[in-house]
Amino acid sequence: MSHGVVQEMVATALLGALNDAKKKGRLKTETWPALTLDAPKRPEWGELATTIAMSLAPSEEKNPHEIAEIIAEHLTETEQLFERVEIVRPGFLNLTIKPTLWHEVLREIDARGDAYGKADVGRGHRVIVEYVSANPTGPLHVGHGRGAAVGQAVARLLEAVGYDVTSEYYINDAGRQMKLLGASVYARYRELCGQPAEFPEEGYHGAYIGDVARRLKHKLDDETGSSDPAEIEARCRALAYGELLELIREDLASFGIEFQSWFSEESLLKSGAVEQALDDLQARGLLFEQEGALWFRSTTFGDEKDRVVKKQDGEYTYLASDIAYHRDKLRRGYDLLVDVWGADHHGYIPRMEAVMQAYGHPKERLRVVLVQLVKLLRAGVEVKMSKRTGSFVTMREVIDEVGADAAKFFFLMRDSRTHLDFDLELAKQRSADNPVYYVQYAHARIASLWRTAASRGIECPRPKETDIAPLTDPDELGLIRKLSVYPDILQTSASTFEPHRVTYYLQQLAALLHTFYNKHRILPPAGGQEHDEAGSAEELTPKRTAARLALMRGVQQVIRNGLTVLGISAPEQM
RNA sequence: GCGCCCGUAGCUCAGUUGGAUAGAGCGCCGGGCUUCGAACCCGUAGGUCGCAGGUUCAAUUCCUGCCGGGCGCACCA
Repeated sequence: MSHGVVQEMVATALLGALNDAKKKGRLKTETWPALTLDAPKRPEWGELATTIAMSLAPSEEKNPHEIAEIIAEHLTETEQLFERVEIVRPGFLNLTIKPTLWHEVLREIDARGDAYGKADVGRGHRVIVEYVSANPTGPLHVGHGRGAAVGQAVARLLEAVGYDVTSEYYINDAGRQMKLLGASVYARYRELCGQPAEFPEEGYHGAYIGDVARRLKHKLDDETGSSDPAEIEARCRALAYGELLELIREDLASFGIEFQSWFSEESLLKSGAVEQALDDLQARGLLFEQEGALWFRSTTFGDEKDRVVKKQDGEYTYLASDIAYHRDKLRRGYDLLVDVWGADHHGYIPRMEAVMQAYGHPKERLRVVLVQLVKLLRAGVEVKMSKRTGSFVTMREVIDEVGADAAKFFFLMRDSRTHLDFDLELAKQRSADNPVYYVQYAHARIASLWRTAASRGIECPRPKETDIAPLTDPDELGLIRKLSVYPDILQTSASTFEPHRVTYYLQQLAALLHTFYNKHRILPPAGGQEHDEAGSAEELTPKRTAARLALMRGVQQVIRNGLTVLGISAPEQM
């Protein structure tokens, strides 16, 4: 399914031809298969191609070539739409479009502006995208950075195609991790006070723990409060939690990411939501007791084994609060729940899908986007990280070193399910090797065109006020064709939850722009001297300049729209 | 052992949900700025798409089985 203006007009014409042919008894298929229009790989195959004749072959009981001929015969609007209609080998229908029709793309971009490419397939359905959701037990690291970039991009993509999107951070502020955090800070605190301290076995070793302890000591020194160890440890935990959550917020903010909602796990426990969620499952006959523990019968819905929700010691498992959390999201009325997880959690998918079904929803209502690990390199050499010793590279360090735009672009360059090599040296290079600058440069280059034009008193009218008929050069039409496909890219990217498609597209578009820019002149040379030299120097009339400026406006708009959806800035100059 | 993900140029990866002679960047080699931004462009080389079957008019794409790598299989989170 295509969504460009031109593609839609062509699809309509083709559909008309099919129906017309059927009316005349030349075709007999009951319902037409999906009509796809692709950009062929080779220029001699036209500009748009459809394989419809081939997919009709079985139901028509004819050979595809013959079917293609029938379709072509019934294509009544040939004169207005097509330069050429060709049938090739098995049954490809290769179409070459009239340049004037392609010009509609520029008018469409101009008319829609920042909204060009957006759609309404979501029809206002509500979706909640939950991402990052790191424990507030330390600063965010690179892996979280990738999750953040992917989550934000997915949220924006869904928004762009018409969903009503809420982004949420789930704070794991209950349970063992928090206790360990408190105990770790407490141990450091005692050390500072010169008291014997036992550092918890699996405690947090990062230097930030000591920092929190130091600040707590300052605070406590000014007070004459209780010296009860349990109380002090509790304060350690509370202070550490507060500071670390704030740190996470700040880090995300400087990465250009803000959540509409922060949801606390502990609030679920305190409000009794966890109990209610389990009661609800109990009422549905999906809980049972065994060996002193309470189990969720997730195998009913295809999970490979049943899962404990309440342990022998009476504590809830992590799954219990996750059940309550997802139930809460459903009760808040979201039609679609998107969870962005580290790929190492993929084993959780079946049990969460079971939760969906347990509450009477199709499992498709939950969509998990997996994000693989980032392998950090510096000039080709791996930067080793170890969580145990606390020697990992933080997201903050990466942003400070390479910048938020570059970091995001790299995080979004590859399918999120695959391992990512992230070379810090490459990411901060301001060179051709760096794809971020490559794309941004294309945008800035066009911006500088406006500045130059203004300084020379050349007008840059809107495409709708411009005669863009002079755009007939293959390079010009190639650029427009690329622009025409952006709505499709956006929609496929959104429906597959794969932002890297947009990143990749932008690189291709930028490449076409740079090639064009290098090969063709847009503004007349400065000083207005007669244009030069031998050969095929094309004549640069004011009309042509105006038409090309209109084209440039379209390219710039689409680059900006694409970067925006990825959460990356589109600079006017660099 | 079971499950999920990945295997495409020397390296890092795309591949439009099954289409035509499989693409890009990096790297190597060689070219291009007195004119709109050279953070750019142009050219050459590089492939049994992990292997073997199957479905199909058509398979890198779907199915099965192997091989190789990663991850997961807790009354941890």
